[in-house]
This record gives sequence, structure tokens and C-alpha cells, in this order.
Amino acid sequence: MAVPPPLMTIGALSRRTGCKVETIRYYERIGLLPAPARSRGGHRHYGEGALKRLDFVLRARGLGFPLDSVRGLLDLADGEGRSCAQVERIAFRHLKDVRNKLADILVMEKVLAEMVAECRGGTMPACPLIEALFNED
Amino acid sequence: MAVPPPLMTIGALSRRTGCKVETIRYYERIGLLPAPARSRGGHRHYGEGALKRLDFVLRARGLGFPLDSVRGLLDLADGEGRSCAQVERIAFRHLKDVRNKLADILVMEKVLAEMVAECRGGTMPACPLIEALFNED
DNA sequence: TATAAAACCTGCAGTAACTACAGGTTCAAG
DNA sequence: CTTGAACCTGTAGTTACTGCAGGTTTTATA
Repeated sequence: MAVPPPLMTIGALSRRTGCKVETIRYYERIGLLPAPARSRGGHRHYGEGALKRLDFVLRARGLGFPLDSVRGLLDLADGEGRSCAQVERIAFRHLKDVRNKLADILVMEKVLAEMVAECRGGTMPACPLIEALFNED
Repeated sequence: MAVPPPLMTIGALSRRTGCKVETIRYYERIGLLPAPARSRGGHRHYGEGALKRLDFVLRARGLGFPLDSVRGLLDLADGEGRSCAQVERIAFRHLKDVRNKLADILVMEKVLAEMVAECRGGTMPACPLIEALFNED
């Protein structure tokens, strides 16, 4: 007979994943994580499966997937049909968003760096950074 | 005698700045923009000064400054003391944030691009992207 | 001048993805 | 058996808007 799998409290799961307790409860509330077993007193108890699922969520979030996409990914992962094409659609969509944001941020970085550099040498009467923000183009 | 400066409705200001009417009202509510003059009936009327100030806010936002920093920048711009050093502090702080975000997004882009590429060639039984999210490291 | 449509008004609810209480219960150790 | 840490639920706050309902004002046309 197999030894029953060890159960974790929410605090233990939190420590093992690096995900805050409140966030775990939040993910449960919005349906990303299934409701776990409870102790007689009502405390949550998790098995290793829950840890795997939460890790999945955290990795996807780490890649910037919005929660809605994470939900979609999880559904596809759960589903029997191997829908690699659908997974790719979600991921590619997100990749495009990431690339757009990347382009925006690159511009910001360049402009800001220039402004700060100009500010540093400042012997002007007025702050060149403020002026730049005030003057049209 | 000078011709009285032309006044704009909130709609006109919106069209001239590209900022939504609701957002203008929101900026007023949170104290970024001063309360403008009103018509007898209560409609807002703006002068050219309001347009300059809103443009400033929009440029700063376009560079990713959070509203709180925009507020700080505006205060410094309004103040008599030329506090270029304080402006630089705010801007440099933000520049560091931008660079951090940039680094994060670069990583995301790389990893996502690899995953999607692997997915595309997929003749595997299971989706490699899903597997990557499931498997530790 | 009358009317109708467009623009405006206030106040509040909703968005994403958490985070942080408050006020109460349960668990584990000594 | 007591204490303190960890847990519970429910609600409100965060950022920066956006959108709506329900009502008023302005403006253009007839």
C-alpha cells in the first residue's frame, strides 16, 4: 500500500513556491486553482499536484501572460485534445504584445536617458527636462 | 485692449490633446489639473494654459512617469526655486525603473520566442510549451 | 422662438492583479 | 491547557483610467 502523499498547509505551499498566501487564495477565488481539501477546522491542505499547478501559473505569469491567458493555457493543458496550435496562438499573441511593449520601453529609455544626461550638465537657468516636457515637439 | 483669450470646452481640449474627456476630468479630480472656469450652466472652459499643462502631463505619461511623479514634476515646474537637481532625481529614479522593466521584458521576449518557435515545429505528442511551463527549470 | 441633437454634468461601478487589513478561529508545541 | 503562530472570511485599497446612467446645457436648425 502506498504511503499517503504528504499534505501542505497554505503557508508551506507559499514557501515552496514563493507565492504569497493571499495570492494563492486569490487564484483559488478566481478559479485558477481548484479548491483544495480542508482540515476539520477549515484550513486548506494541498498535495503535490497543487504545487505543480501553481508553479505552472507562476511561470506563465513570470513570462507576462495575463491571468486570462494563463487560464486558457491551463484549460488546454487539462484538456485531452493535444491542441498545440491553440497554445501557440495564445503564446504568439502574447509575444506580439511583449514586443510592442518592448518597443515602447526602448523609446522611453532612450528619451529619458537623454533628458537626464542633459539635466546633469545643467547650468541653465531653467531645467531642460521640464522645458522638454513643456515645449511642443 | 487685448482681445480676451479664446476659451475651449472640454471636448475641444480633448480633441486638441488627444486626451479623453473622462481622463481630463479624472486629472482634475485627483488634482493634477486645476479646476477650470465654468460657464453659467456649469460647463468647463479652458484657456491655453490648461492646454500646455495637459500636454505636459501627457508627455510625462508617455514617458511612463507614474502620476505621482508627474505631480512632483509639475510642482517643481510651478515652484519658483529652480530645482533641477530634484527634477533629475525623479527622472533618474524613473529611468532606473524603466531599465529594470526593460531587462525583464527582454528576457520574456527571448524565452517566449524560443517557446513559440519550438511549438511551431511541433510533431511531439505533447505541446512543448505546456511542458516547459510544467517542468521545473 | 421652439425643438432637437450634441455636448456636457455628476457620481458611481468596473478593469488587472494583486495586497492589506480587521476581527475571529484553529493548530501545534510546551 | 495555554499561548502564539498560522489560518479563516470578507472587504477595501492600489494604479490609471474607462464607461455608464440619468439628468442638464448649449447650439444649430426650422
